[in-house]
Amino acid sequence: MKKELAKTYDPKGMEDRIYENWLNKKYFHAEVNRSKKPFTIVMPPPNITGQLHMGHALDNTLQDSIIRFKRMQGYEALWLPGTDHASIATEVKVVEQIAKEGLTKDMLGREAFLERVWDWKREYGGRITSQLKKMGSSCDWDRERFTMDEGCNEAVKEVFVNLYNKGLIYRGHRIINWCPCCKTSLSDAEVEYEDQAGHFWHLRYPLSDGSGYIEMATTRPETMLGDTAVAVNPNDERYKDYVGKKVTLPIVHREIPIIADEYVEMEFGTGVVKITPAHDPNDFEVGLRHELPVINVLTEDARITDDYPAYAGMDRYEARKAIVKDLEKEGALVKIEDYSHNVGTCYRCHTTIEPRVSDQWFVKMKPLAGPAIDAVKEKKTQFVPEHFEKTYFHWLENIRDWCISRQLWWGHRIPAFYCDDCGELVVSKENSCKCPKCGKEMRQDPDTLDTWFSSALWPFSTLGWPDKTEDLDYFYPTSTLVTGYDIIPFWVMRMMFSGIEQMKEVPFNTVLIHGLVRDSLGRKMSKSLGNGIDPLEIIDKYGADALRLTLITGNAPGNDMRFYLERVENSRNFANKVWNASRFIMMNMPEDGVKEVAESDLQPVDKWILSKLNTLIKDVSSNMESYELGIAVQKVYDFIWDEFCDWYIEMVKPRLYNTEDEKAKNAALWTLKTVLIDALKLLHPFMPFITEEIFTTLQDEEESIMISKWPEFSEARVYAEEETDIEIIKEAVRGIRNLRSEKNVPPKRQAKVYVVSENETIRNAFTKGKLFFESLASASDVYVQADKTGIEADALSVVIGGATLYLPFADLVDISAETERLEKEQKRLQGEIQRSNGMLSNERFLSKAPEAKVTEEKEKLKKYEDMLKEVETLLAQLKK
RNA sequence: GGGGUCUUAGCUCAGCUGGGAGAGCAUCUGCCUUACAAGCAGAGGGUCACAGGUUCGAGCCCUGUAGGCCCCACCA
Repeated sequence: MKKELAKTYDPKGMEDRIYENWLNKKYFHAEVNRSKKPFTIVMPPPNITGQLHMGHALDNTLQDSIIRFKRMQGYEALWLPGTDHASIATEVKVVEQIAKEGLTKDMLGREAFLERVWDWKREYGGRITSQLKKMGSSCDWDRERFTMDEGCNEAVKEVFVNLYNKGLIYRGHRIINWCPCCKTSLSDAEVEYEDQAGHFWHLRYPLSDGSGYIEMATTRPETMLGDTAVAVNPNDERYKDYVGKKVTLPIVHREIPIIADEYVEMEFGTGVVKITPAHDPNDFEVGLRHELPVINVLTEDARITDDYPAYAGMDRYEARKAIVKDLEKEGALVKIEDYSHNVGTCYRCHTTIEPRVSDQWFVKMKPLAGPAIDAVKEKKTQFVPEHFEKTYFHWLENIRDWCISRQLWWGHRIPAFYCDDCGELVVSKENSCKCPKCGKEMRQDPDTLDTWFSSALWPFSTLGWPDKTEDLDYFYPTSTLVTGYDIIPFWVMRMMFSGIEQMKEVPFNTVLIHGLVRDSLGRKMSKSLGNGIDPLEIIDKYGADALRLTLITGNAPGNDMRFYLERVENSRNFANKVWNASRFIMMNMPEDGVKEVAESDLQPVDKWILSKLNTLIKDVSSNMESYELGIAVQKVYDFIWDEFCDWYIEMVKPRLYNTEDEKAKNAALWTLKTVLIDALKLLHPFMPFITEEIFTTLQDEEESIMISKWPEFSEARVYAEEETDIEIIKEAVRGIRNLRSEKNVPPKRQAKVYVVSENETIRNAFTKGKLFFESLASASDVYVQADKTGIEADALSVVIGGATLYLPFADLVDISAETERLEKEQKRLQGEIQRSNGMLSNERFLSKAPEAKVTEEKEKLKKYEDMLKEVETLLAQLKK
């Protein structure tokens, strides 16, 4: 039974129906299969708090296109999906939610609060994955994971204990980045720096011996409460005599020493720095060197502590005003300058970071970074584009220890236990622990781990590690990681050293980096700007295929792109084109289908398009292999629209409408169907839905395109001669259309066309292609001959390589216009000949350029010389 | 301060290992030709930022200059 496509392309409904079917058929599922090679992608797990945005859409389209390509190529293709618990983001969401009920975390208590978070996760955590399904993502949903599921939990504990036992995780009392809003520590990577307008307060502290003052500047006057020294550079002649003396801190009237430290830049400001070890990372270091006391003046939400009753409870900015006022009163304020400086902010809430001294857990990075650097240097893992390895190296080479503890409840609890009696510390995978020294029940560390600690294990924790599973053995290391360049320091780097440390093997062979999707003005899409475009709305209006095509087209790895509605429209138009071409082919299919053809049944045009397709298959496959998806899709697009639709289909129409030659018609139909099927396959990774719909309709079988075989290049389908011949005919058609357009010949007005060529091969090509040439050139009749016998003297002429075409339009001939046209052509050809001659008379070109290049140039020269001769003959006749 | 990256048609961008500059959109001219007006046929439009260098040959490789963007960095 012949099936048909709907009259108009309408992705709505179709896409969901097809996706359902794929799910039911389990096409996305991958299993260990030793007879096939594995190809694995682990999805960067989106946050459970997330909503699908264009970044996800791009990231997942790339992954899906790659995995579909590999699946069709015959790999056991696994795309493993999952979500991330996103500790800070999720905790903030739930805190907001309970706040509406008038509750706080502390009121609920840890247990009850976590219950609420799990409730939230159950309700909203799946939202993002259902949105990914709308994109057509062919993930193995049977394997969907969550960074806080049981398996990931095990992996996290295992790694923590391993690293601790090796001395690579330690607990330290250090200065860390603290977000006073989220009330937790942050890693260095989680701090974003931004330029802020501020002030420079010039202060002077009186020398305790009453001999004068020492002046310095600060951007944070309120921290002076915690000053424990004033520092100058040891080489600074100006202050040589001051070192060792004491100053009396204004307001608090504490005596602090003047010390000398290399850290102080002589040239900057007054060359004097106040040292506040508790509230500045550099000062903290200076403090360590000089054994200075650390005086903390701020609470965890950045308010002044009760130790300073005058300011207690004020937040840091309020306190700043009050303290500046009091400094002024004491005569300690010299002046205030405007000053712009870099301020660290929390990457989640953008509150200004407050450096804070506290007990935290750290990962010692140096020993882990080395092997991770080497692995990329040795190309065990390759970045695409390659230059992103520099970003990667830069981070790893300058890395500091990673602060992994967070003062949050939602996350992996740190597997460390303390004995409150004897102070013993035990790190263990067990859920509870008795003190090995005094036998008491130990108290587990209340903190949780940085979210990225569990994401770092994603490539192997999702495959069953720490158990030695078959999956792990087969699918690890994974093949390709697809992610944005902004995630390199957070995630890529950490997966690298974690994989190497735990698995003794890199987690992935290739890292494909993509850029950001920006709005049409080039701005980052963001909630605050309100310039985000919702992928779901685009899908609703244009279909997922159009969205996907838009995201792949015209984009190179690592580059940002701008998102325009016009581009989506163009993608949708292309889908429409494919749809209609397919519909046309099906409309012409006989009830009993197409019969197989012998090669001898094929006409030159058939061989031409088959040969073009063959080349396309080769090119696209190779572009896909090297992650040039934008180039691959452009080639498929051009082939389908230009070669196949605009040329081939038009060329075979006369054969299809001519019912007399059944054999010729069948050959055309066979070719149409064959080329369409392969073209659909090449397009399928990018536009899965429409290709599936057409394929299954065309095939009259239940089989799906997504598990069909990727086309392969075939030597048997290289038809060089037919390609050359048809290109000449195309040139002739273009020449005639050009002429007609230039002369404003009405489309309805047909004319005889004479093709004159001394070359028999060319004459044969035209004779064989007469039927379609006639229709494409709007000719009433075509005469192919070796000379000008019988051609009207006043015919218009077109010179192409190897032939001259004559169109008798007596009434349109205007001798001077005609002369002008031919002279223009003459000039163009003379230019070409000059260029060609220049090259060919260059001795060094002849001796150094590849032979093929020289031959090619010689052939071109010959062709242009012939054409010029012909044009000049025509000109001579005109002038007579 | 260090590093990266970009500068190609009016706009947004491709251009894979160096071998006669491309697409989409926009503009102009014809066409409702029974697959498609979400279309067809044609046209115009580029000293590939600038200056050197390597090469038979450079949009592509090297050096420098200018401008834009991004990342990193403890000048208080």
